[in-house]
Amino acid sequence: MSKNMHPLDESLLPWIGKTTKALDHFITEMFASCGIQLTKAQFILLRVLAKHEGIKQNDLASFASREKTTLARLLTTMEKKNLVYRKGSDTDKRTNLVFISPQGKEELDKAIPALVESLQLIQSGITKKELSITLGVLQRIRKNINADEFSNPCKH
Amino acid sequence: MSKNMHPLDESLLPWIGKTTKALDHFITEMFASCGIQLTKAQFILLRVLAKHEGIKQNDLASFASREKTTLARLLTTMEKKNLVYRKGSDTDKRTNLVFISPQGKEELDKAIPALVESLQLIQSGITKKELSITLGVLQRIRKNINADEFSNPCKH
DNA sequence: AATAGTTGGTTGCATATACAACCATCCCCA
DNA sequence: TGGGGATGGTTGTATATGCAACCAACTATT
Repeated sequence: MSKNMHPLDESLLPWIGKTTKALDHFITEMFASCGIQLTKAQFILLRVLAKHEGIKQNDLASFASREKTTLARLLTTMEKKNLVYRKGSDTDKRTNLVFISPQGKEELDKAIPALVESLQLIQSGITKKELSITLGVLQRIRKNINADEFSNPCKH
Repeated sequence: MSKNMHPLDESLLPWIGKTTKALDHFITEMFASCGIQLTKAQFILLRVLAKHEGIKQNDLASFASREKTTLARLLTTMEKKNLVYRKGSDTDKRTNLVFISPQGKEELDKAIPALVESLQLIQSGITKKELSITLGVLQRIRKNINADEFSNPCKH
């Protein structure tokens, strides 16, 4: 290893992205082949929503780690597909409360076990120890990034 | 750990995605604050292109792990920014050969050291052993996925 | 040489994402 | 009570991405 390799190619950077992309693709395909009409983003949102029925859009955005504009448009798409619905709050005319629809629950109830089962394949041949180390590394990276958000490698 | 946690939340799935997103955001911000006019996708493409000048679009797409349509539009954007240019092949009227422009090289030459330096921050507190294990896990996941691309957890 | 199949690339459509700017409403405080 | 700031959401614009369908050009096979 490390013979004439560029430091960037030896780092985790390229591989994290590639793995994410591969996983996204895999999940999308798997859902489709199971007749589950969800994208990955929609699945994530439904999971959050199932635990927080009647949540405000902006809070939902926080829980799902998405910008409010992204979330607003995602909700619009999902509303058209009858996965969720918005309901104006009685006490605050600005606020939309968001609910998962029966059909959304149905898709979610199909998607979760399918994904759990896929975990067997995805993580096969990897020990618990390795998984745990990897998880730690990923979380450490996020912590490093968020801690020093304003560091700047360019000396102007 | 693992007290009443859903298997999905204990798996790597959510964290890989979150880390990728955090890294994307970090890199974009870092580039911007360094006056580097590149997105992450454009940076990746420039790196490939710097090693394969005059490559065909479709081959470039392969190297960069992107669909040819994605690549075509990415190139158009980058051409407008004078980062790359296309040149019709003499021997095959269908083919575009793609080249990095002087300005593209310039941006790349700023971006690479900036990113290398950021690696210090990103990977700080993580041992070589941990990095190596994580890399192995990520690559194993990709292998698992690609190997069994047609497996289907739904028994119809 | 004609046809059929392959390869190279673009366009139409759709999703996901985010920043900036905006409007509407609410809330607090002077 | 009224004005200024905070909060909730949408719209405009942009990037990145991929599938399906398409056209154009090359190649191989008969």
